[in-house]
Amino acid sequence: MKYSNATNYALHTMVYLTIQEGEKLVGVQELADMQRLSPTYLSKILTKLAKGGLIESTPGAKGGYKISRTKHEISFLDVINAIEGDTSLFDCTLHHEGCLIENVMREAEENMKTELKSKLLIDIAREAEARQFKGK
Amino acid sequence: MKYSNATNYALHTMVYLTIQEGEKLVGVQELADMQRLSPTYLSKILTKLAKGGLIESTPGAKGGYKISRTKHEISFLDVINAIEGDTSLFDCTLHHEGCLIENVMREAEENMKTELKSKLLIDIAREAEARQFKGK
DNA sequence: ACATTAAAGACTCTTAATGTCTGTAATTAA
DNA sequence: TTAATTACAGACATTAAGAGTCTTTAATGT
Repeated sequence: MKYSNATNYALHTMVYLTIQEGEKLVGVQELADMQRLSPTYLSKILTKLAKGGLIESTPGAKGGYKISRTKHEISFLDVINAIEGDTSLFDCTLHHEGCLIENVMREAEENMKTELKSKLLIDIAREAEARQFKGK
Repeated sequence: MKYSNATNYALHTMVYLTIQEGEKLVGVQELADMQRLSPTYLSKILTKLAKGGLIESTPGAKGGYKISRTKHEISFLDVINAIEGDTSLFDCTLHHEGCLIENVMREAEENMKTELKSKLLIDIAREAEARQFKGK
């Protein structure tokens, strides 16, 4: 049970795009180079983010991607859901109603998700920028 | 990203064993029937629980399994760790030091684990027993 | 010795993830 | 209009892990 590499790449991409100035479009090549990935593979992941409404894409010459400005305050959970879907980590194999074990497992999962929902990309982007200035 | 079926079976087995009286040994056949599994497959899972110190096994005629009495207050997290291991759900694919994304993901994961550690099998066993009496 | 139990190991099958490659669609510039 | 550059979609191959079956070995009581 691990987060997929695709989720990993998506999160790094989203933070990078959040840091970009205003309406600047970033092409898949730049995003792929940043993480040493192939552009075609990353492109698949980016398409999911676009379908999830987290980024906006512009095809054609001078095209690229930018963070969605209609979607305010993107959280970590938003990104994870766009890539991995929103299914529960645990479903009782016995399928009995009101399984007490399932209740516990779901409650714990909710705790994690609540934390993920409270953490915004913009917060991380600001912190990353602050770190950059510190290093100089 | 989902908990394995094996974790599911293990949790149900552990609750069932917790409910049992005192030193009673329960054979793999009974445990497998309870969940409509093959005994040989469940046996593999039970071996992991035994290796993790959560249950004690007695081989041979009249053998079987029982909850470990040297391990006090078994939690949900104990069972999960015995079956799935104790590795993190998220490791940064870029391997850079102090990855801010990784920090967030790990923190959220810790929230879930803290909840799982606070929930004891004995608590669920008591509740399951209380439900049984209510139904009669 | 025999029967009953747990444990170990070999094996098969399925599925999802990972990633590559190719072709199509959309846009800009010449 | 054509060519170049971009995003998008689909087909494909590989691999690893999980799920589960089957057989054999080891341990115990009668």
